This record gives sequence, structure tokens and C-alpha cells, in this order.
Amino acid sequence: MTLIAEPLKKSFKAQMLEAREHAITASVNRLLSEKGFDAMTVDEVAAEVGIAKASLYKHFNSKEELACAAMVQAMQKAQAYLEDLNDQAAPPRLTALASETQGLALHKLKASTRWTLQLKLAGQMPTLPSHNSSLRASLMASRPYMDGLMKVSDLLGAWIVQAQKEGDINPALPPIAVLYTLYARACDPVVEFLKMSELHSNEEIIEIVMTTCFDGLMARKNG
Amino acid sequence: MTLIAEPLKKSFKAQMLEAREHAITASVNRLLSEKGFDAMTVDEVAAEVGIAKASLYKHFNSKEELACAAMVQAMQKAQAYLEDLNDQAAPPRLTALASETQGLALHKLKASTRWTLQLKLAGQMPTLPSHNSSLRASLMASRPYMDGLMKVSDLLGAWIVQAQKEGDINPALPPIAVLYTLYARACDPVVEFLKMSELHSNEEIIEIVMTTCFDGLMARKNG
DNA sequence: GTCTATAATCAGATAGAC
DNA sequence: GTCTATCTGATTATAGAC
Repeated sequence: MTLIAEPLKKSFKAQMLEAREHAITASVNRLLSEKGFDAMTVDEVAAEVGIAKASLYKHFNSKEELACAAMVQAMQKAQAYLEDLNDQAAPPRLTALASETQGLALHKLKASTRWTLQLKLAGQMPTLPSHNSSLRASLMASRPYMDGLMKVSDLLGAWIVQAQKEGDINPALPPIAVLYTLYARACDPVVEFLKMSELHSNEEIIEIVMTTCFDGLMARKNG
Repeated sequence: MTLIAEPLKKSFKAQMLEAREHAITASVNRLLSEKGFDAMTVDEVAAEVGIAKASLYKHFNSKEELACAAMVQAMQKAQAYLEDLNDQAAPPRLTALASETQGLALHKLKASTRWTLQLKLAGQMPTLPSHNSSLRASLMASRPYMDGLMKVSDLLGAWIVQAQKEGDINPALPPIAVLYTLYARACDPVVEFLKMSELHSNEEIIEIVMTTCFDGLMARKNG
């Protein structure tokens, strides 16, 4: 009995722990997206999760670790999405018109960007502080975060190079600049401004930002 | 004698005061550009200016006022630049090739954006915190700031509409979205990332960002 | 592991002499 | 107006009972 019960009990406790920590990271994620790292206080997190602040510090040793955990979770979600997208070998025939004029690589880059914007509009995109902060240092020192960042960059980087080869992405742009430009969509203030103006639906905002990102501001005279 | 000396003396004192306050805003401007509002401390400002913190508070009643003064200064500089650009009625024949295919409005929009990027790369662009903060509220309550912002927006807005009429800017984009997209160049993290990577000169960075902003990421197949 | 209560620190703001 | 010294409040982090 004890031989079976003991491991089960441990597993249950571990599950509870994991669930609790997941609830914490979810709250942190939301607050990070809403106010950013500096403005977010540990008291707020504790209040939102519904536990005492001291209990938080049993799970995470510092505010930076707390935020790191949320960022890692988000990064891994992105990684999973991109890997899934990458495995879809067959060209999607949903949008026949687009597929004929655009290569698969560009299609994936656009899908990724759209996914990012949707997440951001849903308030689930924990944004990095634009200026150097203690959080940046913690993230750089975090193996899981850097691993995720590298895998994500590799996937996107390969698509970028491929899209340039296929004549879909401007080959004059350094791939790294394209990568940064796509990353920047995750913290694009234009999205927030347009949302605040309440003149456009979320879908419209996404289409506007997708257009300015891939087609630019200028009219396509011969398009 | 005193009739002349008194006003002169007052004027001199006023000049000193102005010079001192200019030195303060210059420091604030630099720190704001380097670290942002939250990370910048009043102690730092005092240390950089070379006066005691209490003396700072004789000039400005709060950290917000301090930052506001710097932002207002920057906004007025932008306003002056744009008004100057606006007064150049004659189409610049410097770049004959560009002038033939692009209207004057687009030319001015590009010049403004380039100017912004240069300022940013020079570390003279005090960036707004991306998330809501006490600074935002202070700026909204500041008449000179809001006046400058409105004048700047009016000038840019007129050029945007004109450029759309001339077929240079994508007419499908709401003018307000174009305006926000241009404003966003002032706090574009891509610029910082590219600068940190040290792979490109400032001129190259500007050209890259100008390209992604106006032409987008995609190749111009029929351009 | 969770709680209440408290320590420790840091940064914005002020008092008061000169 | 400038200084040194100090106050105040907010926030990160911890001690210690249960």
C-alpha cells in the first residue's frame, strides 16, 4: 500500500505545486503585459494570485525570478507554435490567391507575426522593458529563456533567408534586421495607440500593422 | 546709474537661471534617452549637473516636472524643425531622381523620420515610457507639451493626407495609423538592437529602418 | 508552505542654516 | 539659490509562528 501510495501522494503534491506556480506565472504574465516589470509590484502579484507575499518568495527568490518564469513560459509557447508551424510541410491551400504569389517561408513569417499581434492584443504578451533593467540581466542568465530565444531565432532566421531567396523578402535587408523588426512587433506601441483610440477593431488593427510591417507605408504603384 | 544697472542685473540673473535650467534639461534629456524615466533617479540628475538635489527642487517641483521640461524642449525642437521644413515651399531639387517619382509631401515625411532617427542615434531622444506612468499624466496636463504635440501632429497629418492624395502613401491606411507608425520610430527598439550588434554604422541603421518603415519587409517585385 | 508582522533599502521630497 | 542632513513613503525581501 505505502509502496504505491507514497509515489502517488508525491505526484499529487507536485501537481498542486505546479498548478500553483502556473497560476502565479499566469498572473505575472498579465501584469507584465499590462504595466511592465518596473511598475508591477510583488504585492500586486500576491494579491492577484490570492496568497501572501511571503509565500511567493517560497516559490521564487526574487522579483526578477518571478518575471523570468513568466517570460520563459511565454517564450516556450512561442517556440512550440513556431515548431508546429515548421512541421506543416505541405503548403496551406486555404488562401489560394496568396499562396500562388507568395512562398511558404513568407507565409510562415506572416503567420507568426499575426500570432504575436493577437497575443499582444489579448494582453498576454509580457513585454521586455525597453531600457536596460535588472530583468534583462536575469533573462540573459536564464538558460531556458536563452535556449528558447535561440530556437525561435533559428526558426525565424531560416524562414527569413528562405523568403529572401524566393524573392519575397527584400534581399537588401540584413536578415538580422528583419528578425529584429519582427521581434519589435511584440512591443509595438502603435498597437496600443490604435487600441486606445477605439477607432478600430482588433482585427482591423492587426491588418493595419501587418500591412505597415510587410508592405510599408508607401503605396505599391505597380503591385 | 541704478536705473540702468538694476534691469541689467536682473537680466543677468535671469540669464544665469535660464542657463542653469538649460543645463539641467540637457542632462535630463540625456539620461531620459539612456535609461528612461523610471530608471532615472533625481540623485543621478543632480550628480550629472553638479548641484545638490535640493537645488534641483528649487527649479522643478517634482521628478515629473523635471522630465516634462526636457520633453517639452524636445517637442519644441521637433516643432521648429517641421515648421522650417514646411516653409520650404519649393521642391528640393537636390535629389532629382527621387523628386521626380515622389511628391513633396512624402519627401517631407521621409525627411522628418530621418531626422528623428538621427536624433535617437545621437542619444538625444527622450523616450516616453512604453507603459502608463506618472509621466504620461504630467505630459497630458502640460500645456506647452500638448500644444507642441498638436502642432507637430497637424503638420505631419497634413503631409500624410497629401501624400495619400498624391498616391505616395498607401490610401488604405488610416492617416492616424500612419502618424502613429511614424511616431513609433522615435522609440523603435530595432534601432537600439542594431546599434548594440555593432554590425552597422549609424548611416546604415538609418537606411535600414527607413526602408522597413516606408517600403516594408517584402521585396518590391514590380518596383 | 502559508500566514502576519517586520526588517532593510532605496528614492522622492523637504527643513533649515548660510 | 545652494548646501547638508533628514524625513517619508513605497517596495523588496525576510523572520518566525503555525
